[in-house]
Amino acid sequence: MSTIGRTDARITIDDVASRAGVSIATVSRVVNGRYGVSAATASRVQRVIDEMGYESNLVARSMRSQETRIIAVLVCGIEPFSAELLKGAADELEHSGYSLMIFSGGRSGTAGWEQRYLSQVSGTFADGTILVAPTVVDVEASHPVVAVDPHLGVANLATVVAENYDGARAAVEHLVSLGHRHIGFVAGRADLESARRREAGYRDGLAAAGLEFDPRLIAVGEFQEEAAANAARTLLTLPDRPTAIFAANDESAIQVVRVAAELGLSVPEDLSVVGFDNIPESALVEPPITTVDQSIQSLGREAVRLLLQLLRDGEPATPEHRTLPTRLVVRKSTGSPRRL
Amino acid sequence: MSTIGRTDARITIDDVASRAGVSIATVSRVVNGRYGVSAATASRVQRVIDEMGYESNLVARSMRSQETRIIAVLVCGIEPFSAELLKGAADELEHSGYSLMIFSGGRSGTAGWEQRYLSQVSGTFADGTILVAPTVVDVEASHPVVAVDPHLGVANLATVVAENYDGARAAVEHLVSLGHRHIGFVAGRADLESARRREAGYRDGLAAAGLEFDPRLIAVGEFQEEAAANAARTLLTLPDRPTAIFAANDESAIQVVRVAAELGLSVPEDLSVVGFDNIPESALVEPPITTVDQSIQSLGREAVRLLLQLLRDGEPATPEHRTLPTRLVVRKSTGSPRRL
DNA sequence: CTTGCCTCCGAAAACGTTTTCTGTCACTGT
DNA sequence: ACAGTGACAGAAAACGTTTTCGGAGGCAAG
Repeated sequence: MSTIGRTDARITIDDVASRAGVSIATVSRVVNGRYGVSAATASRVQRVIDEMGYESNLVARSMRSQETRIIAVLVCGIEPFSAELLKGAADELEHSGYSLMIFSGGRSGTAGWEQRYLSQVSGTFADGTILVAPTVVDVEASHPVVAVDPHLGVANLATVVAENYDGARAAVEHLVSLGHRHIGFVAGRADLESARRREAGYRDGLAAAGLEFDPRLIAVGEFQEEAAANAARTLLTLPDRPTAIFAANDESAIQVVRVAAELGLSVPEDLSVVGFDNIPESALVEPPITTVDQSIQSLGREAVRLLLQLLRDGEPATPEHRTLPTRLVVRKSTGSPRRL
Repeated sequence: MSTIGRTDARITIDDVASRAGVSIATVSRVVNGRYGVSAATASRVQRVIDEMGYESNLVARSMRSQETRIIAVLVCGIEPFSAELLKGAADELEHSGYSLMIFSGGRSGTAGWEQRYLSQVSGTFADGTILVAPTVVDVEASHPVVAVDPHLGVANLATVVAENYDGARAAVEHLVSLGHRHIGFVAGRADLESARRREAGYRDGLAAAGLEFDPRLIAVGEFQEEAAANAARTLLTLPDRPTAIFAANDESAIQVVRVAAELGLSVPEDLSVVGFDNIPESALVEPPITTVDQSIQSLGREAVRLLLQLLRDGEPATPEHRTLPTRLVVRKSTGSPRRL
């Protein structure tokens, strides 16, 4: 038989103190393992604590100590990217004594929700914040903040980013080495630095291969399903359609493959597709997608590591920017173009 | 140029009060829109608040009001199932004034981590808790708790579950109607009610079709990748291997397909596979998997709805159990057996 | 026996709110 | 002119901790 249930009145330090015949100061010292309590008293108090099942009130403790041991993560919504990131963050936080609090802005949220959350939460309910793919550039907080995949122009904030430029170049070089000369690009959210860097990598990759940049071969997918599908349709219905498409993230790449199928094109025979991110889904779809791995979980872990460091050592005058390597993962969605 | 930065000293209600030349009581009334403040004073105080960028300290507020407006979600790890559930929960919570706090037990956690978290957090840092697929049966908390996909034998706790039995029967009936007579089962975690119900549905589905239950056709996959793969291997290397396998969740079904491919069996020609859950991945893999949809997001939403109701109206004497319907989703992983 | 130190422990302040209680003042009705 | 009323605002208590400060007592050294 299950004994699941509810114990109603919460026991406070006063209850323990009076039952043990000591002052609350002593109880507090026992709870926190402070010195200044004799062994005899300590064990007696401890026994009472165990008997009564006392747990100290974290809110009261936070109020006094001015820290909550909570890390807030602000994400726009729980999609594959942020889910992976959360996983990494949660893993890294496992035995740190900190807990994770997730604020999901929701797509309905007007731009700037981050700032509203932050000014409420910072210095109040969380000791630090991890900001994922923010939609604003002006952020003010009264506690340490780390931005993952930051907004363009963010300068005065610690950041964790992947080597977006190198990754994009590797993707293009891969396509070029397969013989592609006509390579399209589904761009990402124009306001994110990562998207810009990937586009720069695409352009420079073309240039390095001696290929001319054709503005008609670039379409904006916004990192979103619908917009990406439209972008794919635009590119694939061009009179001289590209033989390969590099999509700025995997979700877009998946849409490209889907639209290609709709149009009767098979991948990789008629069209090669490369994505970016290496979200788990990219390996599961058919065909598995060649992509640039940025180890999203590592981003999450690194963000946590950096934030904990800031909490421990204080914030330096100039914020730290960390960059994580990327790596091309070749799967089945790329091959040589049919007609050279 | 970005103006991201840090404002250091946090402004308290005292700062506002002294600057506005009123008492802190008046400031508090203005902040919370209480009556008893003249329009003139109110607007003057409000101006000072805006000027100074004052935000009330949530910890202090919680301490006084005895509520934090935080909902804790205890998950074992962030895998596809819990990610979907979180998504639903976050959506439902969007405009409720509550925030989501996620505690990830981590696989390393010893059994019973839920209880440790709960006794710490309940009545202290969260107003209510959603417990996802708990590993223990004895839970005690000083605030409302809703269990999703509860442990076997949980009686005295509000729960939200899917129609696991009906779903499993539908899956088996689907296979039977395709002509399968030799149907294997990859079972789930033995300690979860959902897993038991699915197994019961499997057995009764067989019986209803007049098929004999063969204990060799059942192998335990534990809802985990590795164990599921082993279970699949066991079943598929039987002398008279089953022509169809029903897996107790999609992650297991994906492993079954993978192992089948390893063994040179093609799905659905040589083997039909049905999963359970309808996680996003199940539609992406090749072939897309026929599965029983339990709308995990709905489970999350329903859990939040139930919890908010408990918070609002108080807890009834006998806890409420809610059941959500399931629905068979036929995709490409099932077909008629090759040889009848 | 006094002085001084050390150990153990309790009183009380502090953290930043919300809310109750009380008081002041102006205004109304007689 | 005076009691009664209502609107407004401040003082203070309360929420449950942690920590500083100081006091009491024991013991060693002078």
